[in-house]
Amino acid sequence: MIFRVAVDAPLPGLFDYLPVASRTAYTPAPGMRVLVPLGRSQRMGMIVELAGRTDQAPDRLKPIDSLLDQTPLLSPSDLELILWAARYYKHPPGEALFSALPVRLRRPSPPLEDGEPGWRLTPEGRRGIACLTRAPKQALVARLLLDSSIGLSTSELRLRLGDCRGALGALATRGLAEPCRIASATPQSARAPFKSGPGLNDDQRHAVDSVREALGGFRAFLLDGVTGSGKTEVYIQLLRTLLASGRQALLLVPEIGLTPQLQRRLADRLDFPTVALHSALSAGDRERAWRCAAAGDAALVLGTRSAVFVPLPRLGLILVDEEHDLSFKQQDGFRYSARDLAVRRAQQAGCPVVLGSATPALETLHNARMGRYRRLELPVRAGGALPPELLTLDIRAQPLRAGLSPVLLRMMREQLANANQVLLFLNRRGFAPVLTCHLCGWVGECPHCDARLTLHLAANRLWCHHCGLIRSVPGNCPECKGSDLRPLGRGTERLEAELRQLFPDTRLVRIDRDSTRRKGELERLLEAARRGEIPLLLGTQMLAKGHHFPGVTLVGILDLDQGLYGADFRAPERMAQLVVQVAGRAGRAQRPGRVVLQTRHPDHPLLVTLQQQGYATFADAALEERRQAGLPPFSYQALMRADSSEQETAKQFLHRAAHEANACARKGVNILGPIPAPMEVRAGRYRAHLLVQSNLRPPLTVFLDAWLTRVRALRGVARVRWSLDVDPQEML
DNA sequence: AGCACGCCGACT
DNA sequence: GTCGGCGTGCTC
Repeated sequence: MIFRVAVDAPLPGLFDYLPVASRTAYTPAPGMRVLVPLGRSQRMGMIVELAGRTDQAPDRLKPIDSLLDQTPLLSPSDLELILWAARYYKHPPGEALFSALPVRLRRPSPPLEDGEPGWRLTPEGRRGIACLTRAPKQALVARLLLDSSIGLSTSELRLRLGDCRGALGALATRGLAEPCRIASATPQSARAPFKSGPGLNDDQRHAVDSVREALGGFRAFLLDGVTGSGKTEVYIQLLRTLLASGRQALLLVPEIGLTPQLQRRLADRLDFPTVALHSALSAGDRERAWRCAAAGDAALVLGTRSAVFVPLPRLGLILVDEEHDLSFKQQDGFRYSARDLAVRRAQQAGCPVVLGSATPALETLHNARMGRYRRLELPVRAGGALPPELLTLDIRAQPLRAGLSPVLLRMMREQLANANQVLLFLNRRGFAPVLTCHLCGWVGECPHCDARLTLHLAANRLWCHHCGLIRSVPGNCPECKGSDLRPLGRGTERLEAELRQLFPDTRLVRIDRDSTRRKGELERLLEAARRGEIPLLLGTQMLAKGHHFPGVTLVGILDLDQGLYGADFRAPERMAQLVVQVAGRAGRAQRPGRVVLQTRHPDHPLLVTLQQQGYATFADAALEERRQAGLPPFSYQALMRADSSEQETAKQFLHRAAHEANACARKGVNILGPIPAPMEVRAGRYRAHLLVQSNLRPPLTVFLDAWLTRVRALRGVARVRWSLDVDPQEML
């Protein structure tokens, strides 16, 4: 008997092993982890299949060292999905498998203890905490512990009292308290009284019915619903039907930031055990949630990208919310698209998958047009709210104050005077993107990147946003010693300062990565904004995601043009998605929002289309451009990236790779490059790209396998790091 | 990835 | 004469 093992190493194939030499209590089977000898060391591996024979010389085979699991962690269909993805994205199978496991299971950790870490009082502690009069914090902790017979978990203690590790340590030293395990609350149905939702409108009803009819077999749907049209309500109705039948569902969301509110909303409406699965969980919590799903105890898994691989033995429905979002594409290591894999998984599991968005990706719209996905539309906002009005504002030759044209300023004053809220977007944080010397023209540049240093005035630092370099702000020009250093351009920090001058009596809040660094700060600010307490809001993209501000009647997008002529052919698509998503944040029934787009290219055809006819028509036009240019989704791409600490090495490597590519190229496969990456030097590494494009998928896949074999065999490629990105989303 | 082998330059 | 640099090859 031979075991085919995927080893956790960057090796392209599987390895064959003999059975464990000594007797084992459990029978090794696919999906179980093992320790295997590899060369002179030992590695983690996972049994993928049993085989009767091997292609290796029999004397080369070594036995498995030890078996780490008593039962398979992954079922045959889980293995199949991950290995399929590994082949599709050209990633080593072992690394793919282990990156799909919760982090604790990637190494031979001791089995998870039941419950979570916590503290309880010792019998002595229960008798005498009166002696703690001179230690108020300890007394506080002890009193809280006295109230609970089994003790309290560390997380609970932190929640109630803040950081009390010091006090706990002191209590432990006195023998009054001791660490223990607290049985964790198993996922349970909402105990809150069951809330009923709003009634469905005809479109929602139609969407729900269409997917319901498809339950029990594979079918892909695009739920194309404008912001505020009640996509979540459709999800909830579908989940109620599906979960009531005893099956499990997977709901994928782009970011952890949005899970808590969605989780609360689902808990209010669904009487089924739900677990969340995302990177903000501790390793232990993650494994617990994962096992809970795999055991079939969780009916619903709400998770980010990596949750697409979580084992679900009774999977009956997959939902992907905000399917256009880039976060679904893993950008390093195993570069998979969770959205695309969700469709593949649904196909394999024989269940429906619903991709929801107000601004579907062009790829998804194309799939819908080709009949691969069925399109369900929710064209109207729930509650009769009017769609926001888009307005482009030509700012050429306009006198700008704080980057705001007179018209926009006037509109802002109007809305603020009427006690409405105004929201401004500037997708650039910091005070100014450049610091320059007015005398000699010196500009502050990053020594490790092809980039300017951003001035952060509050921190009095120059930052490189690409490699994290932090410099203090020089008092004089480093070149000419002149004392007239001036910030050039505008970031959110500067805009905030300028707005405070322009609107001295208006409360305003800035929301970006810098102003929300403190944990919970973002939630706090967003909640205050949502309640309408702050008339003037400004921020970066961060403001655009998932939050609705009903009191906002005017949205200004200040730097739209970046998106129109970006180097990336997807720039206009991203621009349009941002505009529409932002527009969706504003207004309610009585007070529709207006969205002002400041631009120096008011005649840009795609912008005009978006403004006058909306996202769907824009998407048609953009797709037509893609078709004519032979770009995705009308062709298929793979991007080879290489970087090196020396100037020419990465490019030279890609030249050789291109040579190999030409040697095994097939009809219809084009090799473009190598060309320097958009930012050639980043964090001290010289970067270059080689793009492979094909009009058909099958020849590309066949080509990539042959090509990679040759590239791996290239000699003299030391100091070069390279990777291949199948279906790249960003050319960075 | 890790690890060993092996072939060239600078030390005791 | 040996130590150790990293280019090369291999891992069932």
